[in-house]
Amino acid sequence: MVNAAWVNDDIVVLHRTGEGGLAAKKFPAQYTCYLRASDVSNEDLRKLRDWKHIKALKREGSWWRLTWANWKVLRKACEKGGLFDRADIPTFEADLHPVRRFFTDNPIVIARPKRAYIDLETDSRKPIAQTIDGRSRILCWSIVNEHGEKIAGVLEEDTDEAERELLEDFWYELKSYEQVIAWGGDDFDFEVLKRRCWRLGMEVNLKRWLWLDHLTLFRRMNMSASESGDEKQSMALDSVSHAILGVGKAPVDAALSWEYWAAGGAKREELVRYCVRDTNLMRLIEEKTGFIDLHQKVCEVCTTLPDSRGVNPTNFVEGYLLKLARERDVHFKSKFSFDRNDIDQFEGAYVMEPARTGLIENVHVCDFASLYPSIIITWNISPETYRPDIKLRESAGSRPSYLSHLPLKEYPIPEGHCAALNDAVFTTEFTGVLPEALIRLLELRSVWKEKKNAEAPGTDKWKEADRRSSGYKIVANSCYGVMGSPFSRFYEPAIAEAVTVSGQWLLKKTIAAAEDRGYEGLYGDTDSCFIANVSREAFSAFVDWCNKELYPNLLNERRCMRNAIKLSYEKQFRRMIMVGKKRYAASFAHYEGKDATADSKPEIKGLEYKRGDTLRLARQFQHQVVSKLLYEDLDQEQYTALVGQWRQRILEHELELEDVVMSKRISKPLDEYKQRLKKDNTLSSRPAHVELAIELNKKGADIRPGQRIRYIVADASVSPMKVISDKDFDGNNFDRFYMWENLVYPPTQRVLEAVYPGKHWNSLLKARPRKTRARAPAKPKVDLRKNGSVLLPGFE
DNA sequence: AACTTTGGCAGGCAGT
DNA sequence: ACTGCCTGCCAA
Repeated sequence: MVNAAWVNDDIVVLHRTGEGGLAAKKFPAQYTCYLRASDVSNEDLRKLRDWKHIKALKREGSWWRLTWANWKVLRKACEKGGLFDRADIPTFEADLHPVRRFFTDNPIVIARPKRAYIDLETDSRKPIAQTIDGRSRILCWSIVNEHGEKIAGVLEEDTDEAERELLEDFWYELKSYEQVIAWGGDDFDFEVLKRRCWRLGMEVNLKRWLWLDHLTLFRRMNMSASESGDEKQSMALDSVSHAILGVGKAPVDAALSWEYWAAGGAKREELVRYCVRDTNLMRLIEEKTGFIDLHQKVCEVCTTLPDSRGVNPTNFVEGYLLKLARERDVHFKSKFSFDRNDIDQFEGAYVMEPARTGLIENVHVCDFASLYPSIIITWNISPETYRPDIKLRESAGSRPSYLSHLPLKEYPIPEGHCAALNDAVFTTEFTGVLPEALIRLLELRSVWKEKKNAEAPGTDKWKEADRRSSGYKIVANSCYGVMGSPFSRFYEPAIAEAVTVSGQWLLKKTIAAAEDRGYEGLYGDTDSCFIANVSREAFSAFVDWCNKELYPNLLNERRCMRNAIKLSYEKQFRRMIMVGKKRYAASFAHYEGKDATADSKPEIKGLEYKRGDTLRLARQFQHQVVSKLLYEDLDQEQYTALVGQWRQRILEHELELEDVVMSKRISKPLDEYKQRLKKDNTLSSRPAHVELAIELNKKGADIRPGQRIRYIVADASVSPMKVISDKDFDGNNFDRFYMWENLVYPPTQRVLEAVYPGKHWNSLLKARPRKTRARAPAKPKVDLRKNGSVLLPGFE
């Protein structure tokens, strides 16, 4: 099956014919809910059978399956305050979308769709918001397929008739494809197409295609892949293709598309070439990253349509679990919406305070393989195995206050059950749907990982196996998060917490066991232990012992039905700089047994170097110092001198735009940023980038959530500080003192202070001259433009 | 229009 | 110089 849609009480399925063509088939949509058989009396059943809104009532295992006449009555009867709610009979899966219902009930195999990458150019004379609303003409379109075949159309003249013709050609060409991919398509191209056709009175069945936003997918998949903050500056297609493909900037400014089109002739052709080139970039990015292929595998595993919605974990995890649950006679509670009051925060992972900071030699790291999935399997954690009625200790509120000094009574774990470390109890009499799902996923993952390893790297078979094994892993790792999400039908904070708190316990026990042996427990975060003062052989033996002795014994205490917990010896750092929780840098001695080579890159976590919201100069400075600390043996004076050079560079030398610009994202609609009332009855100012965004918005820019604001701090000696747009940079209108004191030096200062403790480093911080009055910015002593290359020793 | 989680650090604003 | 709060972004 390629696609399916709910149309007028039918599920219309598009599927491949034997010859590779496409055919449509209709099935009646099922408006269905389940009731637990034990919840309904014979009397209830009789009434339901006679009710005209119910078309069928069928016994399925321990459930009654009700099929309703239409979607509306189903909802009305099952929603909060509806018939069943009032009768106190819980309904199950009543809210399920008919397409998901169809996928769950039938043996569906999701096929790989034929892909079309598309891009549009629109009339640039109107603001973008109006264009998205369909008020600008589409000037040209282009389609590129997976094989690199390109086709484009361009508007003949500035009339509705011409545009209709242009779009008719587009839809005609698109008929050869099943999936449409555009960079930022959800926010722009798809919306524009829909509205433009609607305005021009064209009837197009948009449900015929799978619409996939490449940007959304890329952002999700690339989260863990990017190295430095440099790569996080922008998600525009040009920036991403630059980072991934090394392709430079486009020669045509999209803001001038109208001028290009209106000029006609060669200019107009240039616009079309630009459009095609951009479209092709997506194909090349996919060739390099394979993210769309990976998404396809996730969707195939989960019986989810490979469109933008399919990217969401709640969606694909639901697809996988519902199908498996139905096989196993399990159904899930209806969930129409959620109440804000029903959201319970739950405890997360354990992060150990580093035992010491600074330079540390020979640190060994072990981590738990797929920790949360293995905990779910080990404790049999699932909505239907959870026994909230079984308590392991007396609750504090249940006894009179004069007894409150006595310890609370504890009860043993009952036979046939196990207990997570938040004392949530789960039955062990049968395997839960969630553990079963994870067992299968992890098994398939390892099967495909082995197949991958049997192939020559880089070949098609290798790639295919690699995608599959990654796909299974993604689905497995998403399950925990989905249990903890109020948007999901599996939301159950107590269960999510059973997972995290049990993880805390395992991690703490592991570090304690290492310390018992005289090793140094240095640091740990969620599923990893950093251990020093131990040899490679001893550490390897320790990991084996944990797996053979420690965990089986611990899990026995909690009465777990099986043991899926596995610790692995991941790597050894030759030298690491520990700065604080979630902040460190390290050079490798070996990784999974493979020795590091001269060109092995350091591992850097959490430091400003990794962040996209720091100054480029700050990243460069920090990276240089961190590299020297890890790979060279300078003394403290040499670092002091280096700091002095950077200080001078920031305070006195010519700096270019990219050295002084900051970039932060707008995360929500601008009017939702909080402003509190100050004591003088005026409103407090918002963060600098928000204030600037609001200002730009007033001037006609269209700033929306997700967009990055580039700004320069012009004067931080006043509060709130004065910022300007990067467009207004003139080479001198920025605050050097602020840059050094607040943005460039502190990140490196913290690293140096960790390695060489003491007050020494602070003496290089202060830079701003004492306040006289409106201070003139320092003049550069040396003009880099005239002198050319690097002037001072120590720069790289 | 939809939405995987918690833990953690750092900077700016406003107040003491 | 300190705190609380808001915000952004990263680790896991």
